Amino acid sequence: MAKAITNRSENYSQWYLDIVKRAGLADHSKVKGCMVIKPTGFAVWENMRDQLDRMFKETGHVNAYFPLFIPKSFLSREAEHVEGFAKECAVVTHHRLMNAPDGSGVVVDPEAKLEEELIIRPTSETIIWDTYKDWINSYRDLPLLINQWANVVRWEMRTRMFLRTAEFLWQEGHTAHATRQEAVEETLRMQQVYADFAENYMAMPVIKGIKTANERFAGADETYTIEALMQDGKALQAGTSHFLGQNFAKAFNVKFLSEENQEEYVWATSWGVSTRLLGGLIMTHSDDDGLVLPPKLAPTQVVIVPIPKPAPEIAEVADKIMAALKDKGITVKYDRDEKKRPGFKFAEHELKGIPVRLGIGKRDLEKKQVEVARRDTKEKNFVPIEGIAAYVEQLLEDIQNNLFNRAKQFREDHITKVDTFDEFKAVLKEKKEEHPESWGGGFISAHWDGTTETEIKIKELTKATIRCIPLDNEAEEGQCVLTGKPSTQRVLFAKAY
RNA sequence: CGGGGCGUGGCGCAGUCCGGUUAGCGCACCUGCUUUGGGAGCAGGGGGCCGCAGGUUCGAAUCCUGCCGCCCCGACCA
Repeated sequence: MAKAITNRSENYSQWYLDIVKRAGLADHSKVKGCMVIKPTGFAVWENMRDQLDRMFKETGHVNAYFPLFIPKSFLSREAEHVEGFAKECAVVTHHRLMNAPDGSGVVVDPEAKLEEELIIRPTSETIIWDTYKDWINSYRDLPLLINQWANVVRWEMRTRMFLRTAEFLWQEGHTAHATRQEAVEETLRMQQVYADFAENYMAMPVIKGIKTANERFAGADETYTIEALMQDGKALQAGTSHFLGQNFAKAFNVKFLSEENQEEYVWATSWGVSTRLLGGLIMTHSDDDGLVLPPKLAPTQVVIVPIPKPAPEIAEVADKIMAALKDKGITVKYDRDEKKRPGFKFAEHELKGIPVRLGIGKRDLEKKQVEVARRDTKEKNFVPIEGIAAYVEQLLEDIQNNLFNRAKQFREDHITKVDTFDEFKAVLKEKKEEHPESWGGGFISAHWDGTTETEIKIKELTKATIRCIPLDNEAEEGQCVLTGKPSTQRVLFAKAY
């Protein structure tokens, strides 16, 4: 059978699409810019969601649900916010269809025009703050720590599976606090939660940083971000946490009485990650043979392949191994397909990213062993059946760590310090054998004079943007790569998704 | 919104330039036999309003007009 997947070096974006399709994660839908998330893809998302949900609850948050529809007038309450989203909003104008007079099907009933048009939420700050106004009266109502799991719609001109679709799934946390400091702490706390999740579960190393004014969320005073580097040298904004100041409190008149009996505006945060993370997961670990999933998020962690095909004596051993694995909380499947040959199954399970494969044949039964293959390195070993569960448990941990370390090494290797604009451009022009067409250049660490004007100029000249000002940045005197003006620290530039 | 590409069994495509029997190929699917430690072989079989609507013609997947949809690249954005 032909190779299922385009090589990364041939066409990176086709490689990505091939993986999404062939690993059964998602399909293009008939609706432009939208996708169908298939059971396998959704199972990964569910694992991510469940883990994040647990982490949110551990940090004191509760879930709620707010409406999909937002009255148009709400959106215009916060000036910066409208500015940011107006261009990509879907609008509901009517509430009824009717049969077309000429019998050609259904048409919008012109009689059913809405008095006030409704916006399909691109994000929920406005409807939530309009609600919080009624919920918050006293300092005793604070902090209010709410998250919602929802779908949102942003009418994008150009879409890519998971990375940017017109409709996507996400969570959005919206919190209200009595003091500025508390809100800032919350913003940073959630950025840290995202970073922990990305690194410990997705095995995707991230850089924690602050966005520049130009890249900031519309309506925020400060946007904190986690930035990851994909295999093609382009950066991915993987999660954001916003300190909203009192902007929405003022726009929606949300005040509380303090302990001192003073009326004050509340301080706000919002933070979110989306199904975009799945795109990041794919592009961080996968290879030319298909998807590679970190064990902690893989819906199926271990697959057992009987060789050459299912047989009672193999099933008997497989049953025992499965029971032992399940005891350790490891998810395992036995491939009982009679029709497919082992070679086909090997390729198929690799394509789908299952972290560990156990092969069991008659020769193995005689030797009381199984063949253990790990997806991340493709290494194979024969391991005694006695104690196999403990071995696999350790192996899954090793794979998880290896994926993280490998990705982290890659990122470290692709952060380039430059001090002149020529060097800056040279890094972006570099070609790489593995990515002859599409190498993004990785992160570039450079001095910047702190102005939006310069930032935009650099973007025009190179297509690279400031991804963030790293939180752990060291102060360093220098000169802006473009203007030569004085600068106190380096920032990270990159071409981004 | 610009530039490019594509719509033909479930999937991937050929055929379209130059109209002409019954629309073909690979994969997948069904049946049987032989196979089986890295994507099996042979034989037989089922499955199509050729994106939609008009037009030209004795005859249209093929030519003409209009429309629709999707993908890729760019501007915008998470």
